[in-house]
Amino acid sequence: MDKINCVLCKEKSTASCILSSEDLESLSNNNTQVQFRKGDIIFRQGTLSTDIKYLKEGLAKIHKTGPSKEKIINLVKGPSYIGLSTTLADKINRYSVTALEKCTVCFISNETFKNFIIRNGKFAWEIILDICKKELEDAERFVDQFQKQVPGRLASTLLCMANKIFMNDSFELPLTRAELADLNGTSRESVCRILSDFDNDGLIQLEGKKMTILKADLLCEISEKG
DNA sequence: GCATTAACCACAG
DNA sequence: CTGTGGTTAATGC
Repeated sequence: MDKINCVLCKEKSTASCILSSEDLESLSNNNTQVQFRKGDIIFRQGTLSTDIKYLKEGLAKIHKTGPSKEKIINLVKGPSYIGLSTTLADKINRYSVTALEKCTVCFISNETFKNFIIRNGKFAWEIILDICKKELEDAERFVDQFQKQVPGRLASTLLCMANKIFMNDSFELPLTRAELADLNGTSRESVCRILSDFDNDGLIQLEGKKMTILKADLLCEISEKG
């Protein structure tokens, strides 16, 4: 729990970049930075939601316990706010967020954040944009989940990991097969089978969790055709 | 009918 | 935690 200086922060959100130096000073005074290890829960479904959370660095999963099992809603890579919706719209967290690797999270006092929104239209605008982008992405994934077949969904997540999360065609899978299943709305067994199909067909190279995408174009085709 | 897709179960590393 | 095989149910020629 270091005392932090938001003025010097290099991972500021687009919204925070708009803040005046006095506001950034006030942000520094109402902000606690916490480190999480891989596997640590950053906040948990069903518990009291307190502060605004900003994932400064690291990768985390947003997940929710449904009627029968766990569902991974999405992965978030810092820098990004996490859980704005559940923090602002309810007092009780509707979902959980768990660190998939070492994560640095800023806990910002709700009151401070609210003041920025109310007093600073440009700040508020950036936050709204952020929420809108997320909602759009959610809509896409929602439709895909219902209209694409499992190989298509899996191909999409692999491409997303390569292009948006790791910026590399070669990476370490941040999820177990069971988690990949929970993310894609399928079963662990189907994930195993489809991954080994992709591997056998030379689309990817997979050894344990070491993933290399060999034919991104074909994977892309699969993800689009569904 | 016959093929495909994918879930569920079981069992073995 | 993973990989496979068998089984079963739904859906589409």
